[in-house]
Amino acid sequence: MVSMKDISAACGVSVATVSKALNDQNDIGKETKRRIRQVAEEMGYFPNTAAKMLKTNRSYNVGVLFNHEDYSGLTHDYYAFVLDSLKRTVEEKGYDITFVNTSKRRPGATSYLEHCKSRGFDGVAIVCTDFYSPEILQLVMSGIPTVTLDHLFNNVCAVMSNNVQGMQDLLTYIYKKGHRRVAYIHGLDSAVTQSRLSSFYRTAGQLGLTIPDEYIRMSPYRDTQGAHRETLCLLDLEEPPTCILYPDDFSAFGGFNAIQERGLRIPDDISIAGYDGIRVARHIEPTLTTLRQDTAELGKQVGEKLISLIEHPKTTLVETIVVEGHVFEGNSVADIGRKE
Amino acid sequence: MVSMKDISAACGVSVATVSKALNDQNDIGKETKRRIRQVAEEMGYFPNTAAKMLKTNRSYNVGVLFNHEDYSGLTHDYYAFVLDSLKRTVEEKGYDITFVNTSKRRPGATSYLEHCKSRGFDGVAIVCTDFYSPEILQLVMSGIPTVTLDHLFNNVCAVMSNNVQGMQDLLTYIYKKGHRRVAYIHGLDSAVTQSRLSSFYRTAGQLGLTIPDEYIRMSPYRDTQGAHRETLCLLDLEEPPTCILYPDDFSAFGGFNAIQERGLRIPDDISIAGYDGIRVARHIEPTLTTLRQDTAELGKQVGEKLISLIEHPKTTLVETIVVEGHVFEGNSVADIGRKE
DNA sequence: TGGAAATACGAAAACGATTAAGCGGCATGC
DNA sequence: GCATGCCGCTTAATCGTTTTCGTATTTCCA
Repeated sequence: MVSMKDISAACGVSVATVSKALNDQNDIGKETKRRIRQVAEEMGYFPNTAAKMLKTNRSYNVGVLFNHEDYSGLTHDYYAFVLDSLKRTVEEKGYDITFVNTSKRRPGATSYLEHCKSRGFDGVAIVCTDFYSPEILQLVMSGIPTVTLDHLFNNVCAVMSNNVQGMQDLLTYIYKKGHRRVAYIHGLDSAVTQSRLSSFYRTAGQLGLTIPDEYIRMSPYRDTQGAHRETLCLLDLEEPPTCILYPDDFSAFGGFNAIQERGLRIPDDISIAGYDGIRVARHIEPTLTTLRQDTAELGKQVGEKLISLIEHPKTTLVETIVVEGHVFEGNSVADIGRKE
Repeated sequence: MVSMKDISAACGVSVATVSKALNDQNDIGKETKRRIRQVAEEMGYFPNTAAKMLKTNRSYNVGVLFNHEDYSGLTHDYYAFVLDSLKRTVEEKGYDITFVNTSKRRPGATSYLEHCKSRGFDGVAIVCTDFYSPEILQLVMSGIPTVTLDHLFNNVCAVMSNNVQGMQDLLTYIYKKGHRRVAYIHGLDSAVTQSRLSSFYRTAGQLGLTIPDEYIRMSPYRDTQGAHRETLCLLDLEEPPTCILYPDDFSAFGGFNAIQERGLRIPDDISIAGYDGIRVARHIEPTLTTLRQDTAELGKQVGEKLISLIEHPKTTLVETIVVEGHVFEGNSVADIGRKE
């Protein structure tokens, strides 16, 4: 690897001069600068990141925390799309992305924080993890620029998909289609689940819907089996709902199957709606009506906020950025044309 | 950040001794080593990766090339699952994963190779990219340990899903279900496509199937529109096939829709099969018969081979590792009980 | 007991960059 | 004529490690 020393030798100047030339400083002669840069180019020079890092304490590298002991982040459409967008965003600004090593089995395993400091990440995006772990708390409290996705900490920047508005829009849409008996199979307890659930209740109240307790059920996210089971329970009620909301699109497929097994048709006999807007939901008939979260925007916001925190720590607001989703109108919710 | 210097001061020894103690060298007293390690622990010491890298030329960091200008890597089920497995594999061995920055718009954009050298990656996994680009060639020729997925270069380690065997198994399975008129909508030209297509023809020959030219059609991978269109063409033939193979599961959904539009039922009226075995295909009815690729194994093999190349460059074989898939029997291929 | 070998540690030079400080030389101002 | 300032460059220190080599002390064996 050709270093600055090689260039300095080739040009007959000191390495300091080479450094300045390549960093485009201006206490250096124009002609000298030009010559040095040209020679550097010819010799195929590129900087040694490690050396630069050591000296400057900047890595132009951001960590991404994607824990998948329990959460299969990378293979989860929502997170994968957010990560994809995040990657594009930071790469365009000259940063690289490294995963924070979450394996506890690796040699010399340490905490997330130590790993981040050891690697010298300029910042870290906490995207998919157990936010209640003490390790995460330690990390966000450490002073390293940090942005979380879909979770709020005190004094930490966060990007959130607007679950309150999302659920409100979705339920309102369904209401406008004439549905009055709406069931909601919600996911396991989490901040996200709570937002959606309370928004569901509040919106229902505003719309004047009464939601019997047995219409509210629970099934883990992305668990088609569970959704299948709960759907059957709902269908077996004396007065079954005319529309079922699922924790996510994936679960909706489980409901889909259960409904088909009973010989019912979607949306003629019963309507369903998902949440997330994963790609495949738009590609199978009946296309799934769902609340499509704006993953591209979410990833972009996380990236931009993080880099802003890194580059302008003083002037960057510690805030929560809310990203709106929108109802994707598929064919899975019937218009049961209720005349008011 | 507490450094070795701090520890050496606290212990009254030299930094050299501290370094040796922490690296578990043995030209050092047992008691001294113990004491130093304890103090290091107490002071919350962790190594500065940049300094270590600079000195040792080892980063314990591998690059992953995931180009998504044209290929939507991260959001592609197949690649996402492989990456997930790769990540687990290398993390357990103490390596981190950094994406090779593929943005051409970033400040001071350079070639993949320069980026890799600059970052000091110990090796790089080339997972999802245009293998015909000169940049990739430059990278694999550079001498940096490299493993490719689903592409063969001379003298470069590769991990391949067995497309030949896979297609053979899938077609044979379909044949055994009694199908004699099988159409294949294949993907755009690539090494993978060619393997599958030639295996399709060869297997058909061995089984004594005659495949009319109009049964072979083309549609880009993961393009439901294209698959939809080509499916309609096939259905409109005078003698339509009894089973259609798609480039991938996603495309199969496009076919699925086209078939439903025509009022036909799967698998009663016509059978379909996908390729890949993405998760959702197992969760909607009719479940899709497909060739499920072993993404967990693929990722693991890429990771293990890469680390082996890094740690034992002399004794690691430059070879192609072939990973078998297997037919997933869904409900989308009818048994049309042909009596032989 | 003497000398060689083994042991335990330290000094110092790297690795490749950045950057503050310094230093001639020349032009400028009074 | 002399202080001053600027320009263009060099010197040298530094970031936190690793590693070679040297040396002092201890151990061992004849």
